[in-house]
Amino acid sequence: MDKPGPSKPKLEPPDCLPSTSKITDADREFWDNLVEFVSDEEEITLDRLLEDSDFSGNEQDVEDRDVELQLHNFAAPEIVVDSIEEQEAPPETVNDALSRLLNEFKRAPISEAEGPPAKKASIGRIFDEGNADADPIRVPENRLVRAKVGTATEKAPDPHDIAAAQTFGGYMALKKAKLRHQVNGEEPHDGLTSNIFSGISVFVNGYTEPPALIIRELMTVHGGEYHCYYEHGRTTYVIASSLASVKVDKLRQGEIFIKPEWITDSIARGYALPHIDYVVNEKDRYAKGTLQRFFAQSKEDKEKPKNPAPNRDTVDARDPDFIFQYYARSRLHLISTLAQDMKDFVADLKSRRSPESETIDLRDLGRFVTSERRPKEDFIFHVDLDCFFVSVALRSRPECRGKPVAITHSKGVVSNSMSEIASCSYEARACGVKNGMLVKDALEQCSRLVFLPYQFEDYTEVSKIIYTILSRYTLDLRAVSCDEMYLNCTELCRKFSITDPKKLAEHMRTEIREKTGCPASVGIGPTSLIARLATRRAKPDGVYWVPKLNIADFIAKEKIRDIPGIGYQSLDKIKSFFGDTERCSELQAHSLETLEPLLGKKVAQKLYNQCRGIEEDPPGFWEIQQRKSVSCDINYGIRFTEQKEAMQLLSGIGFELERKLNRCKMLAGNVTLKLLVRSADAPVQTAKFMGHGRCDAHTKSAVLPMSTNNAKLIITEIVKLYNKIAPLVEDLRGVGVQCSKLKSADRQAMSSAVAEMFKPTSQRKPLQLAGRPKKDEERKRKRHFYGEDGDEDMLMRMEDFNRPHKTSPPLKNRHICEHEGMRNRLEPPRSNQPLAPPAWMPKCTKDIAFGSQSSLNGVTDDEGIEAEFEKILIEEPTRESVVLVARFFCTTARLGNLQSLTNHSRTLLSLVGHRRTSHAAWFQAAHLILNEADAVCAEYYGAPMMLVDSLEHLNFGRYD
DNA sequence: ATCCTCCCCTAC
DNA sequence: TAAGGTAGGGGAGGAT
Ligand SMILES: Nc1ccn([C@H]2C[C@H](O)[C@@H](COP(=O)(O)OP(=O)(O)OP(=O)(O)O)O2)c(=O)n1
Ligand SMILES: [Mg+2]
Repeated sequence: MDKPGPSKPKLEPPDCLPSTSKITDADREFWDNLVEFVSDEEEITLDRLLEDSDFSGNEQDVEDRDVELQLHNFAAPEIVVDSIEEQEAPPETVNDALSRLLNEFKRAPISEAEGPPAKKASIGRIFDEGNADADPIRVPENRLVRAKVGTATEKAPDPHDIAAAQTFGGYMALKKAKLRHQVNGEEPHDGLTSNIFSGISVFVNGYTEPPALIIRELMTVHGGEYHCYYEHGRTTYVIASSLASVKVDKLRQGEIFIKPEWITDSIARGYALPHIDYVVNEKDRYAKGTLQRFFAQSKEDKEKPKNPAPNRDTVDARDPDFIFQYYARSRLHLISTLAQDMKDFVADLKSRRSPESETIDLRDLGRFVTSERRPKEDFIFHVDLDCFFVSVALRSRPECRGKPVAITHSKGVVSNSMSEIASCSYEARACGVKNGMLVKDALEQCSRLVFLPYQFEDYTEVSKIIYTILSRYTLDLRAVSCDEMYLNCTELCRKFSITDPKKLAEHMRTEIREKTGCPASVGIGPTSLIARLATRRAKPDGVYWVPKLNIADFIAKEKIRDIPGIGYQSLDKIKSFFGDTERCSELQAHSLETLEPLLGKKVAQKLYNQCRGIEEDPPGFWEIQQRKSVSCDINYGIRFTEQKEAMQLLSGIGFELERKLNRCKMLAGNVTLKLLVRSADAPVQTAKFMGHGRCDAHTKSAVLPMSTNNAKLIITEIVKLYNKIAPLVEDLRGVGVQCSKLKSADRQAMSSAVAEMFKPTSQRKPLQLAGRPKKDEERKRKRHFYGEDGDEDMLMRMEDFNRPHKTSPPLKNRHICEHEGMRNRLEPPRSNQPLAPPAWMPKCTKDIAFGSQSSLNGVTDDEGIEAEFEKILIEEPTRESVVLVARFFCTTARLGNLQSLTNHSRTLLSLVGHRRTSHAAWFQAAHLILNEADAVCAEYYGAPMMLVDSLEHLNFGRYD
């Protein structure tokens, strides 16, 4: 077991946690509808809103319906199912326009370097700490007792709400009813042992253990239903022990096959478990656990027939499954993804909705004020859901309210679990339990701790709802995370003459509570710093306002550790230098000069201001922020024995990055690879199952040959970096890749940046590959997971991911790119083409095998290559020499040396342009070759580079 | 000076 | 068993 390095705890006792999820089409639809429904509430501004948002109430087309069905199955059993059903009744106008726009907003100028300088000789070290132990700060303490502006008290008996309730679309009304129902809980009916399967129905497929008879009994007795036949859209799950008679990929969309253990385990646990870990799939033939399955499988990977074809050095077994399986269970991935999605959502609204069109009517909150004598004071709101994950869980488990509860993967059976707690209730916090703690540590603090499972889909839904709700108050909104945001309500309050911002906060809280069933707390202050600190006092379920005048008193009592930006390490430095220091007041005694060497210039200056409460929000705080990087990290479950497996992972990461880059319409100019490698003295067996343990971090970065969003290009680059670091595969514990120096990919039709270097000289659309075939069942299913709204190309790619990967040779059949319009005066008129192909014509483009490096007759330097060209071109072309030159260009293209490719193309065309420098037949051969190379570009980078065309203006041509 | 690479830290 | 992601701010020290 690797114990926390006895050395200084380098690692912050993790605070962090993620989960999964992406916004799928289905989700977007849902969201769109939601926005619409919410808008319905305010009739006054509905029209405006519709206009602003381009809500046109389109007809839902067939595909939309499909998508909706998916949501049906994807989303949380109870709530969403109901809401969707309800949704189908009303006019349910779905607008793909918004959907599409939702994606578009994400592009914008970018970039500019960001990394700071200098390399260190040493490598970073990742310590494998216990977990939360070290962080004593975030203790919830008795904040419970803190003053709060009572929630229930000044409710909002406004006629406003009542009216709203009346006019509200069926969706929300239904949801509310449902929530109430859940919150109140249901008593089991007569004859029922429990109702844990309420609303769930199963159909048993084939022989199972326990047998169908028993399953029927179990389901019935526990409040569920047993279906003798599978009813599409009605039966929740199909229970099956094996796949003997089931072809997994033949499953109709929405059918979920799970193992019978799900029933027995759920009964044992006392509630319906998430089905994810019980899904029956292909791999169940091999092993048991999911991760083990992956590894077992990769070891004996025979199912991916290596197609040793042409491009040998591309990894062909890119099993996306590992990454997806992992993401599907990673809370940290989920919250990261959600945070990004929320930012995107807000950015989209800001970019399309005019600022002066507020969408909510708060006149009832305001006052008739005779004179505006109140000093101008800003009202920054910080809204944060109380123990988010727990609150979601408690909606359907009212019996757990008031108990110490924690959300974790651990089923709580063992007392030494290394599983992390994502979120814990305030009762648990009272015992010293903290978010991010290990279960085993938490149990030491609180032995009666109750463990509940994750509900990823519900977090996603609640998150969207709160953003939808609050964005109607104001668009001066800054998304922080899935459950947290800042709102600048200064204008809003002025507009409605609201003098007591707490009233507004209560209004928000009430709306959130009603529509999500989750309590939110609000901190208010003149700056985001104060608002945020105020939230801690507001929690749980309260409001706390720090007027400008009270800042000094307020901040003095705040803990240093609670200052945003000051974490475990910084506090440690402060404490070790000043002695025990806890409150801001103590810190105020120290000069900026003392702080600086300790924390660095920026942090010191900031903290200096913060601990005095005088730190202002940075300019641009309320503006749309440009993304600066896109990354993908996997530091869990990595245990390889062969290099090939590492390559597979790099490949999977490459494709994931491509997906993400496409999603935000960005191109990367730089990639950074970070490997976690077991520290020399760390045990091979980690404390946490499949965890990374104590590691050294190795980082290397590279400038891409050109900005790209292309997986293959990224992969070739990170493979190179990997080989530079060259870790022992057995010791590899984590892999992360970050793309930086981002640029907008806004070259409309262009799915890749290939064309960025060239202003296309013709208006012909260069991209042939982007728009491809149509979707089939399988693809729709995928869409669910990859959530690439309408990005067909992406979906295709992800499918490729699954296949054995045909190593589709770029050159295959491509034979002289017949792009119409590719001809120009450079190309000999067709009529002049010899009837029979010239002798030098390679029989088949396959003959042009790829080389592993771009060399010509062994020469690799530019001058040398030019010299080779001259020698070769002066002779009459032969099949051999043509293949030789073609191989050089195609390899260069494939390796991504695109700049070099362009230069050499130029040289080639220049040489074949004159009798003096080349044999006449090379003119045609050269164009053939460049078209071939262009095909490679198209294949690899999504668009041809127009190697011939782009040089057109140079006026090359054979005039002799 | 300013940029770049390889870090470290923080936050959810 | 367990699912330790991801983005941004910032700094040291070498390269330019
Ligand atoms: N180490 C962490 C911290 C947070 N989260 C997830 C679960 C939390 O519910 C959610 C929101 O984080 P918060 O910091 O807002 O914490 P909570 O909402 O749980 O509690 P509160 O905001 O009331 O302090 O993020 C996580 O998975 N792991
Ligand atoms: Mg919270």
